[in-house]
Amino acid sequence: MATHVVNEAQKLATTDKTFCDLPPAIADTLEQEALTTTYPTGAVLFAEGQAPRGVFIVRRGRVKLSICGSDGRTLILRIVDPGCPLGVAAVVSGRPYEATAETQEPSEISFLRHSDLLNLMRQHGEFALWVTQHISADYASTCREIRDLILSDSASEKLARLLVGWLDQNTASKNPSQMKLALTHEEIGQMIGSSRETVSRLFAGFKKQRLIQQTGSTLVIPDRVALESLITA
Amino acid sequence: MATHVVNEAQKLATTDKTFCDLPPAIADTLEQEALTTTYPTGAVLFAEGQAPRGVFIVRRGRVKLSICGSDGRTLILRIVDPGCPLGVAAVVSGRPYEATAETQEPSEISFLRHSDLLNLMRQHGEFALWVTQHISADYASTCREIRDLILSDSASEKLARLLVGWLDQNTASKNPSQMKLALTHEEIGQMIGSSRETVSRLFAGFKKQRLIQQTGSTLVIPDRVALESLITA
DNA sequence: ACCGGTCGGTGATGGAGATCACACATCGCT
DNA sequence: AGCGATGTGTGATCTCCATCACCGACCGGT
Repeated sequence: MATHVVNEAQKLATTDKTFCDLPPAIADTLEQEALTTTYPTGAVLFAEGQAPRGVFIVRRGRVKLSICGSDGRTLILRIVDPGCPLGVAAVVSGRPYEATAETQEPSEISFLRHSDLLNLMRQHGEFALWVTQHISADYASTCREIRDLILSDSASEKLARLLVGWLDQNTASKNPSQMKLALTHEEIGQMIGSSRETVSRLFAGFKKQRLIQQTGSTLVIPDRVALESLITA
Repeated sequence: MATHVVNEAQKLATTDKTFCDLPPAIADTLEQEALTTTYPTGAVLFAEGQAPRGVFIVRRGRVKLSICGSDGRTLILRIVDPGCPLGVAAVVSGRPYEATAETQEPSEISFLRHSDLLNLMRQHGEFALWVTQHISADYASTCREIRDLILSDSASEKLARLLVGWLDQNTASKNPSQMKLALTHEEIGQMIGSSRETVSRLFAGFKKQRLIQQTGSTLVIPDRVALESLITA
């Protein structure tokens, strides 16, 4: 509910600059070449391992990016917000999509075909740079993911990191220490690479330690510093 | 020793096209703008967290790319071969270098300043595309890394995967099931996210199961399929 | 030959968390 | 109400691997 309001605001904000932070000339071209569609919740834009058809640019909504292990377990790489292109790495490198993209709420998404993307990049260095900046950011965030997930161990540390990270994204809210919990324990587990049960137990522990309070889907973090002290412990 | 020979061959192959797979016009420009230096073994080109100064392009030699966790443990992301640019993501996104780059043998490396890279990319879409292709490949390989390291568990599976991967890179050798082991157990552990002792024990187990044979630093994998059967088990 | 360093093998131990197996709470549906 | 589906809380157990603690091998320097 609350998220819808946010997204409407974002939509309005972006109708101005159309394609986010791109120069108007390129944004217009993009607007002409791209095909914009509205997807319902749970739509799969592309799946890990498929041959790349093109890139998707999130205009409105939220998209979950995940990878799947051989044993069937799932790891959520990140939740993608409007303004971000998806699947660029696959298209540019010609390799299969490296993750699965699935809408988490009704979303408006532009599609740009493989060849159109490459042509645009060749013609407009500025656009190529924009694309590259996004991949670079993705790469950096993936590296952080690796560091956090492999080199920290202790599930509590990872959960604390995740919560603090969410808190930072939450600057828009009136109460900065309060947030809506949009994911299930299962999904949170998939974000920090641990089981549903472990997440449950960790939440219980955090509550006992007064690190978090929870009423319904509302999460309050009274003492951010205390939570941060769990990180790099 | 053997690697030196390989590298000489690669050097010869690249002196032709100079900057690998780039169009000659751009390669020439790059050749003028870039500063090429020879580094000894163990030189640190850049360290994780530093502000980006520019990109490094490996011309000859091998460079180890690693990240370091808060607890001091190290994870080797990959070993970079000639022809690959390093640190691009950091320069393009303006964020700190996301990993540490260290030469593993005497290496010849070109340096291109921050601003020069961006200008070149803006001016030559083709060059920007080349850069983006490399980042994309890095991104894809990092995703695989995540999948393999987090979603497989069982250290033996990871080691088996690593060995099979090395086997694939080894196509140049006369005996395709034979290879030189260039890393210590410690470093192998850092590649698969486990301890030195575990690697030792795994190797012992593999030998007992006749999955590998080892004499000195030469590793023979008599039955590749058997090794692969450990993966996704 | 003597050492100090790095590397590799191997036993013993402990602990974090996966997994299994429940019970309970919602919530939407007919 | 009654019912499945889905999400959550929590105990018991079990497994894998990190860690500690050695020892022996090898190599390069003086």
